[in-house]
Amino acid sequence: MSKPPTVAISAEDVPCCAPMAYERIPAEVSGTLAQAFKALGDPIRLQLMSMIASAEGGEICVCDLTPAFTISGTTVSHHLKVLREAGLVDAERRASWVYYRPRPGLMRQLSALLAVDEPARA
Amino acid sequence: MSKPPTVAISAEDVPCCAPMAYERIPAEVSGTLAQAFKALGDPIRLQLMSMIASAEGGEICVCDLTPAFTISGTTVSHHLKVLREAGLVDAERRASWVYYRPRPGLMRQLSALLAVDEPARA
DNA sequence: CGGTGGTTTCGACATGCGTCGAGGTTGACA
DNA sequence: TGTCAACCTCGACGCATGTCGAAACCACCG
Repeated sequence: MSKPPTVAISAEDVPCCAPMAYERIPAEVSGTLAQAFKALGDPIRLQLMSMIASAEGGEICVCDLTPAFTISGTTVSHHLKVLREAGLVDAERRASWVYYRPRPGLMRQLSALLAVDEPARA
Repeated sequence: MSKPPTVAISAEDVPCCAPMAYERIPAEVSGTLAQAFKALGDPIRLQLMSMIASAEGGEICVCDLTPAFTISGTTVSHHLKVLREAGLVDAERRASWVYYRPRPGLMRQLSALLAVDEPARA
């Protein structure tokens, strides 16, 4: 039991931040970064992530997420777990409800990684 | 047969660009965007993408990509196809060699999508 | 014209992943 | 304490995906 139950990686552990247009991504961190991109690589997870990231008050209840989709609550829970283990969101139980909150650290790193020079518009 | 064979999407067709922290991603475009993220959601593809994006001269030969990995050339070709169909890279054959080039448009959109406010550091 | 090297496609296989139903856990409330 | 609602875990089911070898394709060069 050398690892906590749910939180797999902390966003701050990713030792890579330079835009990939400038610097090649080292093989050692490509796995961790790819896990985050893969977590966003599903239409439902991407919508979940955007609902969490744009939530008023910085957090949103699972009970507000589930009815936005036609899939079962079980599957929503599974997708949220993927986002959680990728380090993109954080969950907290309060009373009977579970609230999800974005983790801006990793999002910023991914955004920086994809950054490109200003278009050399003629 | 309403879709062309190989080129799935053109980056400019993605009608979404506002940061997901501000605006929820519409369900209609989540599939296209998720396809791009999914393409980056593999360690090898992420390294391939970074090698292409950071290539000197703006392009790189497949013959320079393949020896950087231990997997077969067949598999490298497959991964490049995924990046191509996601709209992240472009390929051009010149003489006997094929050169890959990044497509900054979609990369910029993905980066903008993940953009977050400056950290409210105390 | 045939051969050679670079690249992609094809067909096959094992693994991974999205989905669900059933059941478990947690907390609220009477 | 019993019940109920919200959420998660477990186990299972197909489909998608990463991987490879063989073969096809393309461009150059004897």
